[in-house]
Amino acid sequence: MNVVAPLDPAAPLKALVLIGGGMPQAYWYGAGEFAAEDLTPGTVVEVPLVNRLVPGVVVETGWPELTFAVKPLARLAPGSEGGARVPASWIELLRWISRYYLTPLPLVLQAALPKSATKFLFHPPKRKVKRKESVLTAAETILTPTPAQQEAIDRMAATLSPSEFRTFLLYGITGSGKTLVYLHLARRVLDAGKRVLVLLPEIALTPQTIGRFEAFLGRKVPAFHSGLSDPERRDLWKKLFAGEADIVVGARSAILAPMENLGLIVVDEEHDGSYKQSDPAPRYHARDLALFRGRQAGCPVVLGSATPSLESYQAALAGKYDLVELKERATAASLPDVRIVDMKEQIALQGHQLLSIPLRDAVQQALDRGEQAILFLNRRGYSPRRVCRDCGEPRTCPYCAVSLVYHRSTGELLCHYCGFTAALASACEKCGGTEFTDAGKGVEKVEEYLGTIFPGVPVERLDRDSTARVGETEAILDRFRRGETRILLGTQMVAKGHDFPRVNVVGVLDADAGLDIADFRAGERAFQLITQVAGRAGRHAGQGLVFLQTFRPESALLQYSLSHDYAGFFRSEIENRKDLGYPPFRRLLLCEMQGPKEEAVRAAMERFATIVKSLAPQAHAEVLGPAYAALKKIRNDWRLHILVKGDYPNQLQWLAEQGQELMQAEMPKGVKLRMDRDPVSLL
DNA sequence: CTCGCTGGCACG
DNA sequence: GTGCCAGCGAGT
Repeated sequence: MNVVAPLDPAAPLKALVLIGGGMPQAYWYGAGEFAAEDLTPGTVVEVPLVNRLVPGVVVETGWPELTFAVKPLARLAPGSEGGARVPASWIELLRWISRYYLTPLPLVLQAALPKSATKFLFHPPKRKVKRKESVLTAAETILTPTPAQQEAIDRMAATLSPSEFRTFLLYGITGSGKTLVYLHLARRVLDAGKRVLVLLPEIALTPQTIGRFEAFLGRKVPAFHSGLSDPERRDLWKKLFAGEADIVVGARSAILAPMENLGLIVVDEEHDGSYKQSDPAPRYHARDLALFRGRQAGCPVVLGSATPSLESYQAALAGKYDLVELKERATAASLPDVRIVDMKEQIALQGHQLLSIPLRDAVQQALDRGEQAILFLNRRGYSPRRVCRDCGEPRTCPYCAVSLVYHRSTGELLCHYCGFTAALASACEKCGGTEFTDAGKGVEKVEEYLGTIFPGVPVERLDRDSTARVGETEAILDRFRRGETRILLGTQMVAKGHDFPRVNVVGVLDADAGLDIADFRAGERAFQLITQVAGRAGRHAGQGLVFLQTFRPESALLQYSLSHDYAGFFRSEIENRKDLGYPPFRRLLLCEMQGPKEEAVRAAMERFATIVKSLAPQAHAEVLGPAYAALKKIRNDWRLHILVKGDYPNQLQWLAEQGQELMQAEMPKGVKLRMDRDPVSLL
């Protein structure tokens, strides 16, 4: 901002105004006849832009001495004279996101607001005082907490009135009933006249959780996610700006909802990487924003997980968060018996590595007992690679540096990054060969195999491909819940949060998946995923039994999974992070150059790296790279990275802003700079 | 040489 | 977003 030191102590009042549409930044206007108290962050105004009047929202006022002339703003927006305004705390949130995540404010606004809500922002409805309670089937569900749940509720409820900012890490094993704890806390907050925000990692889980909230509270609870229809969304935003919604349940972007008077924020499955938006900007982390909002509103924030992120657990051990534990399953069921299957032996026995004999037998026994089974393989398609028999070259995407995946359901080779498809019969690009071998296994191949060993048994596949149609995810889950499907086979979609009473046997078909990924979080993610899937087993009647198929039976990570030893896993992984200077010990800033011309991208990245390295000592930061990204070309864009590690958020921010500014003049055409603070993945 | 289209940039 | 100017190709 071109703000210089005020020369004139009596400089006229000015207002920084955020304008709708595609403006790249906020603009300063003179206050005209308005006094400072009539013009505060959140006031809705109309301002002259070139030759017309456009609506805008004041985000800051002050008496800055500027290097350019300002026009006076025209007037309060028509209709807002009655005092209708945008919540100032919401403006503060958006501005913090803009600064922290290095994103122009209008882009943050765009992320926070669906297009159809713009008119409520600039023409907010007059605030109504009345609040009507639409009473649902007042099903006063009997949801009595267990003693352990009650203790957790009581501990956290102590900060509800008077409301106090405090972060709780609710560390509860799978099946310990964390949702019930949320329900009871939420009801107390609502009864006290305050508002509640609940975040869930997946849209797929919202209907189920919302159902539980509605049944418990006996009224409708609005969902907040990208799957809403236009009228639903318009209605919700209208309510939000009018301050009429007192509870919202939703996925990542729900943390951007304009809600005042918050009394509780819940982030369920707080470890889940989908809380981090990676593209487009702003690349925010909803869990971290939840803490900002909790501090801002002075209310407790509850982070729940059976496998907390290393960041959160470390903060709890350090006393920054209050650790609340649920160590028992709510149903008196015990944790599943986890067994490791050495696939080297299985290959010798069976000649393939799809389903091991112990797992196959356990599934058969489960079916004989009238139960169901879940099989987990985090790989879409039939085979992840198709290799030329003449030259051994895998078929690759012409636009991305990755193998094409053979999808038998469509009969095509598909790129999972750009959507490119090639005909199955097309020849090898390298040698023209037409004979191929399918290498590796995907869920489609396992599905086919299940058909041969369990003939006549209804199997369904749950992955991105089988759920392309809207509502299909719910339909597949419903059929499984009703028992129409006996075996559910899927990617990580089967791992999350579901509660199926008749599942005791769970198979992790490739427990090694993800371990070799060149990412400091790979181990953490693998452990979390295995624990979450394993947690689907034996939640009600019967003993759960989980098989981990692996080629590295001695792996420490699997040993921790075997003994349900989160603490042990944490201790070993945290040492690693400390030695290598990764979070939670140091903060990360990932900078990426991308563009279609490899040489231009390399040159730009090298120049940028030089700039950043020259700034690094002043910011007490360390720069790694430049290097090609693990996925060095995606959608025809070459990608190079540097990774900046620092100890102080403000200094990292300074470095990022300075680096960006110094680089601006030297950016070659067709090359883009992308910066990601606190990246969740370095790929 | 002029008209008119288009792409890039600025708008306070 | 819209308006404005520069740059360029086609037409007279």
